[in-house]
Amino acid sequence: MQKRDNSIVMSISSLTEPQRQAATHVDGPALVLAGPGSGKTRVITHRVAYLIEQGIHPFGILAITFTNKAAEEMRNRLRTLQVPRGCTICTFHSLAARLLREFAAEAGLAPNFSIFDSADQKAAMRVSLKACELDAQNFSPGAMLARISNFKNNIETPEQVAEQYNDFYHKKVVRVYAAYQKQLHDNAALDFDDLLMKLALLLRDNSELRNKLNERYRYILVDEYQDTNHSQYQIARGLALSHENMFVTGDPDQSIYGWRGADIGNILAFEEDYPRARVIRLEENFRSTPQVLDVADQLIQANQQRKEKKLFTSRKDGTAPRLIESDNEYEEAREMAEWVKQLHQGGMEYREVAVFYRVNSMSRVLEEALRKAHIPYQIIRGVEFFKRKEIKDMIAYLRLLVNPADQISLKRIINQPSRGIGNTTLGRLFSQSEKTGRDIWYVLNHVDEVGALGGAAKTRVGKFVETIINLQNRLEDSVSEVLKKTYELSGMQAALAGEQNEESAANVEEMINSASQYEQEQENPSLADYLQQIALVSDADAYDEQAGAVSLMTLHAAKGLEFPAVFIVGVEEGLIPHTRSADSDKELEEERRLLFVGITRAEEKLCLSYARNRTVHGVSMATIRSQFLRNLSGLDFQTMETSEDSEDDFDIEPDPYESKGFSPGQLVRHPTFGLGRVSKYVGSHGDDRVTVQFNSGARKTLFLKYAKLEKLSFPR
DNA sequence: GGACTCTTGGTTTTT
DNA sequence: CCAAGAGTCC
Repeated sequence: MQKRDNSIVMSISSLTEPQRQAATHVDGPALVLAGPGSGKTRVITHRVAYLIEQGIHPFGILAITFTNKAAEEMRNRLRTLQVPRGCTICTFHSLAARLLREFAAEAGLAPNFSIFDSADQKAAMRVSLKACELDAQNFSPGAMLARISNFKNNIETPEQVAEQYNDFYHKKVVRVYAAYQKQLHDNAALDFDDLLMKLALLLRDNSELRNKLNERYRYILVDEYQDTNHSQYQIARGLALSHENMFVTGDPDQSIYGWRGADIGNILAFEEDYPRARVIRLEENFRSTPQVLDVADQLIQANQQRKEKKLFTSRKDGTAPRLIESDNEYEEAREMAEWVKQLHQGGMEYREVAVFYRVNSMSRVLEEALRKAHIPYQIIRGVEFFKRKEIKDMIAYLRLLVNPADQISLKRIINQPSRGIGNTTLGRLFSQSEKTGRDIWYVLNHVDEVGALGGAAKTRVGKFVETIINLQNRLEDSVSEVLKKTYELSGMQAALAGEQNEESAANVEEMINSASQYEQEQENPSLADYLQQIALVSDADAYDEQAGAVSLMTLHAAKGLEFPAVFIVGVEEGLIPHTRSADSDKELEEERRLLFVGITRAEEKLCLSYARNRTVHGVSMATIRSQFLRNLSGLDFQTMETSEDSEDDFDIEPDPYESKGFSPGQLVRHPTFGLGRVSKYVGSHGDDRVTVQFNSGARKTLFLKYAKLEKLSFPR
């Protein structure tokens, strides 16, 4: 034990002064404003170790991380420091799921609730829209869910929303919101937002329970505090209400989740919320070369809505970051592979290189190029595996075993594999449920009472129910054992026996293997807990630093990671910043922060890249380089080949910065029709149309929304 | 009930 | 271009 104490003390003495201050802060609230690469993770780990060394019981410590991966990493680090186990380290969502199961009665929930993923949410929304007699054509399930998600993130119930708005649209939204919540309730299910909202409400309304949890978690740490939404803020606040031992770390410049309700105001107002708060700044960067840091700093300086912060490093000089221009995305991918190859020949390991992109769909071309160049790579997309049909089917069976009220899962697999229970039968079962007020599971168990059903159908349904009950009786077995039996008895195994289903079968096998790994690692493994864990996986969870491979991921997934070499593709208008974020300065600044996050992942080598043309929906379109590149000077601009588009009789420079309106006389370029002048402009609320007289003689009326019209101007 | 074809539209980003 | 959902036909 003495050895342990020494190692922690020694380890802490190796920290810089501000790091040490943060790590050894014990009582009361603290805000650590930690710039990129400032050793924040080290600080958090050391603080946990220090608290325990000071005699705090590990059970009293709760550390909330942004991803499961980050939690796992922290656990590993603590183990390395030989810190006694027992503290809770998890994400907000896992914490909420856990506490809501533990206090299900208080929360008015079934303890075996299902967690709905986005596909389940969509299915539930379709049912809800139908129940409200609204057409899914006019009220898109996706848009509805997004709207409702916003309300939930702000802890606003349908009743509260109804009080705020009185217009036609919101009246409909409120109805759908209420119907959707009823749908979730009937399924004994929660969606991602519910997990947070329900816990926040519970902490707000149940003071007895709140006190109990305040007592349990004496010390609370929240990482990436800049990306907490209102629910998460309220959960943290509620948990720390009595002791205020709230230690948060974050960087306003790295807030990139505003679109899902994250409120940068939470971190900016921390000192007001916790007046006793101690503020510690970690501004020294230990990760990147001065050149990389300079680019990052120049970029982020362009944001207006930020607190001034000085980034500095004592690291020695490295190489200048590069900017590569390619003709199209295929050439860009080749350039990327070439760059990786050269680094590798220079002695860099493949696992030290990462490629970031804005949207997942961009990975395919990059993969191809890497495969062609025989460069090993891994795609960081943890949720992908669980989206495969056969895996989703398995999950639906398992969820049904745990939670028979889960109709969405039931509908998914009652005829999967095919057992002759089609839409007609299903419809009759559900209308029986509606007619009698009995839940669907009861109806299934009493098919004889369903008059509308034929004898053959009754037998088939009866056999299905028998299978499910048979499996339910095995729930005491190990998780992997239940999975195996489910695979077998459901008929899925037989259905996937053929050669053409080899891959699907292998996926299920892999799932079963991962389940046995799960039960070895877990202290109290259970099917419900296993399902919860896989429902809450994130893309970042798939990152394996041991794999000797180049990592490909979205800029969002890159958060919290670092690599010696980073390549960012598609630094173009429409991607970075994304078209959907062009509406407001607020969104634009978040896009800039996103690029900032990407750049600051790089330790030594950084390369930004854009292509002059890119295929969108199968059509190659001319692009404009990102306006953010304007914020950067001193980049070594490497042009691969000059464009052959000689239609430029004069030197034309695309000007995306004042592209709000296309007034008559405006010079434009269209990817297929070429150069032209706007002769007429008709604005009609999002469906703006322009009539363009093209140089080719053609005269076209185009929807601004769809036509990739490029606004041109003469050089000043 | 199930397989097949046609239509539509386009999710940034993720728990 | 491609995936998902709706519609159609056996």
